Amino acid sequence: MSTIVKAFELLDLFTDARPSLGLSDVQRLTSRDKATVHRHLVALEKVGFLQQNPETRAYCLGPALTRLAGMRARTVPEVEMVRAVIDALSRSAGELVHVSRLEGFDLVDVYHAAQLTHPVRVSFDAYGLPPLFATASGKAFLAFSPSAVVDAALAEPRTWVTPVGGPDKAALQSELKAIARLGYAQTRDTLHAGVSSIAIPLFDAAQSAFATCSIAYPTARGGELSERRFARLLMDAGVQISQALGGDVPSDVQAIWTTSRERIAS
Amino acid sequence: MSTIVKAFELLDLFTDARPSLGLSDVQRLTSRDKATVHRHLVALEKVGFLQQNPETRAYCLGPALTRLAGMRARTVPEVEMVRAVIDALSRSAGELVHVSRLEGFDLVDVYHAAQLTHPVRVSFDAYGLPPLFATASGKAFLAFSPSAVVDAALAEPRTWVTPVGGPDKAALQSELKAIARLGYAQTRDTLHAGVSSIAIPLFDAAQSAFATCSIAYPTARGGELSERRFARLLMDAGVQISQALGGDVPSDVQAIWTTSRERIAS
DNA sequence: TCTATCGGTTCAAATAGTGAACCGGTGGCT
DNA sequence: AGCCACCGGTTCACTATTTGAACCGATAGA
Repeated sequence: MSTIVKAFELLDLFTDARPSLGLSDVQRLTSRDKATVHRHLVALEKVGFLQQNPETRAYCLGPALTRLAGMRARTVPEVEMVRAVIDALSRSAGELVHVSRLEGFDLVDVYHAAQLTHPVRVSFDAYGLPPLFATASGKAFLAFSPSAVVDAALAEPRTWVTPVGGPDKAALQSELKAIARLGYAQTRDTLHAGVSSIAIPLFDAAQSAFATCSIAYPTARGGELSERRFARLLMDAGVQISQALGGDVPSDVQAIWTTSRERIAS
Repeated sequence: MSTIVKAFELLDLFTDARPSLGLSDVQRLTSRDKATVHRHLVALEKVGFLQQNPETRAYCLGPALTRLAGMRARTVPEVEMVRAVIDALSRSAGELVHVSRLEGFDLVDVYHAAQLTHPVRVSFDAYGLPPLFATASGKAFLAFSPSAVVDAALAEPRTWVTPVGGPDKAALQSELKAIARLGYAQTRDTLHAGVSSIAIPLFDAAQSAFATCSIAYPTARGGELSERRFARLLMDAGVQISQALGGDVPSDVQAIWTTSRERIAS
């Protein structure tokens, strides 16, 4: 294994549970030689990935990470930020995966990836954005937004011109509550016959929902088992995608996802 | 030189000017062997510090940076974030250096470092916070804040109970304008006889002033030359300190600092 | 077709990484 | 005091990783 990988593995040891570590701590956690660990720690400090408290001699994550993350946020377009992780997700799901971001009252496509593991697949039409309440993504977004946002979306005239006729407000709100409990939203044949979709919200640095990630698939290929799998894949990747975009998932949503995944697994 | 440092240097090549680089680009910029560069790039991608666009094969800064920077922001206390850079600043200035953050209408101490290179030095009294208009830090903060904030600070009754008597609003505002042009604020013997101070604002991720950094020194040790040097040291470190705290300096302020430093140098 | 450049790979040679043993310092226990 | 365990950090012979000249296939322009 390259020394670069070995050194950077040390950075992953610094977590919420243990934000600062001494030489011996790192040595124990990695079960590598102390001299090696020390040289790596010193090198990482030299480049600013770690910093050492001169009194306690403990190390913690350093300023270069913040600096480079800022550079990335400024220079790397959103589409690049999510490409790798969405491609991987699409590959494991074998279906079309979308990342969309809210602009006004529309969820517009940021990036989408289709892995052609199936001959029949859902194709993506970039035009004619549907209203928020008509899609799994829109529902996932609203279910994890403050009520003021939901009210504003409900007040939008477009809410009420869905292709499936006029929904009623009470039904929508109870559906959103169910989604908030479940951790993800789901539609079957609602917008296009034969097309189903499962979606989760994505969160920005202020831990507000600002985008969504969804898997779209032919309803014929759905079924209990596939849908469980898709929901699970999404909730597995939710934190990673949010973080790749510079955000973070609120701990209560993380907890919902964890329990929801366990329920699915059993 | 350790391979860790060599690999890290690659990350610093990705700037606003060139956010994504191909293998050959990196090879040219580093004038290292192509095979070496390639292995480093692959290793950095493996750990998520870089990511490669599968189409163009160009590399850009990766998601692990964002993830780890978030971890740092959550787990490392502010005092740790600035400790290293402020200690260094205090060492080169040979004087007391403060970092303070705005809480309500007070600038409260986040961290301060005194390097005892002089037998006589300014000591820091943590109690009895002075009003914003009475300190170099306060003026530096206000000079780079939106006018609404300045108005609110002016409306505060405490503004008018300075130890040096009642200032007048017009004078204060013209002084703030001068500070905004100069890039830093300065006081001589205003709060305590024999104590002078020079200060700059620090900016958060939204590029708003939210804190300050100041050098305090005995007026006797001031003089044209020392004060120029202190101002220069502060403006040199301003970007670094803001970034260490997770923020960034607006480009217009960076431009002011650059020209101000050049003027001082000449 | 020829040439230059791209990203990426190979393998012997050389350099950098490794780890057991060793320091000096500190804090707790008898 | 004296002892012991653990701390962060260093040394140096040994060895495995890194290195780079040469090479590959693909692509693009002359």
